[in-house]
Amino acid sequence: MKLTEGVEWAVHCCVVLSQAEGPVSTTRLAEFHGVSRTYLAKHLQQLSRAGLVRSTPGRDGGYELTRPAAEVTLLEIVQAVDGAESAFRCTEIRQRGPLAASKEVCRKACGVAQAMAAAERAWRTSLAGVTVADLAAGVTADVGPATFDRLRGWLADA
Amino acid sequence: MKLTEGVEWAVHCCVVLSQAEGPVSTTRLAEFHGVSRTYLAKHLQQLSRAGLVRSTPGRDGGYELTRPAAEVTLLEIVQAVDGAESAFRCTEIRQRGPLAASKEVCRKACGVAQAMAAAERAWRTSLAGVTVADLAAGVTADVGPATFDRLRGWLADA
DNA sequence: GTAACGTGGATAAGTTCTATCCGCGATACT
DNA sequence: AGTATCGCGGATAGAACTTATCCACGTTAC
Ligand code: SF4
Ligand code: SF4
Repeated sequence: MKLTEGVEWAVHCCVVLSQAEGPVSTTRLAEFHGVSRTYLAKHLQQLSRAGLVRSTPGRDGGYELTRPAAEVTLLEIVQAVDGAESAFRCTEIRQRGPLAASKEVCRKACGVAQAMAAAERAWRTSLAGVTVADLAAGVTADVGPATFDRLRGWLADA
Repeated sequence: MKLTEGVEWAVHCCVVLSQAEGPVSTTRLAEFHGVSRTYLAKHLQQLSRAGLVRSTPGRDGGYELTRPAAEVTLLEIVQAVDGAESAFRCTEIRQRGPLAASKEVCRKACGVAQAMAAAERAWRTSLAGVTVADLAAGVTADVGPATFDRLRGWLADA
């Protein structure tokens, strides 16, 4: 069970975007986080395709959130970057071997698949309960409101 | 987010072991499920190391559950095979870039890590609520009690 | 016209997953 | 004793995925 590293990058980007006043470019976001510019671009494009951010092409372009930060959930970010497929994928091994179950019986999901799906639902529900606004508030609580002021100042610099 | 295929194999093996009367060998388990014998052995060894199954070496040896099926949870099997590491691993990117946070501040987990950890706890709690006995009962309910009778018969065959 | 920007495709390197093989010690039957 | 069957661990390929880079293209502001 592993999430890709891009998830972390994307979450940080969304928090930064929630504090920015205008569009922020890939270059700037990568510079700010100290990560690969070209690779981060791929993940931002995934956020864009998922409709979480809006992109402005051309000079002075960049990304901005399409919705208020309080309406963007952690779950959406995770699924945009890491995909929405379930962690457990049935390979139907019950249809193999000498005592294989018939295809008729395998019409519906077995108990194992159901239990796994229920666990993943619990995971998603938990992630869906956290918004970018919550995360930003957490940062303010942890390191004080001056942090985002410095961030906005840095973003305003040419 | 993906679980390894070995998880599914291991779960099936545990259910089979819960219905068997004596030790069942790797060869027999692999034969029954129609999967690679040598690779399945690796996963059974993981279950053994985790203490979920006991192994008897030598001829007529094999594996059997160390505990009643009602006391073996799905979570234990998943963690034995797939590891207990959390899906989200912090790479501390907040300590990078021009406005890097100080190490002092990063002593404790940030809001993102906490939210991810909470979601994974929910996932684990859900998995911990399902036992091998539950899964076996599910099979009986789905395909009838005759299935396990045939299984025991097949296992008894030389 | 030029420089900065997002987009998508192609590509390479690194890592993990899947699978196989071998030698070792243990056990049971002959 | 000898042999066949078994679990255990290490070494080792091959496949699949993740991470990262690069380039050609259309768009926008100065
Ligand atoms: S019985 Fe369940 S775990 Fe096994 S192959 Fe079918 S869906 Fe997957
Ligand atoms: S701020 Fe949170 S998500 Fe970012 S590096 Fe630190 S722990 Fe990870």
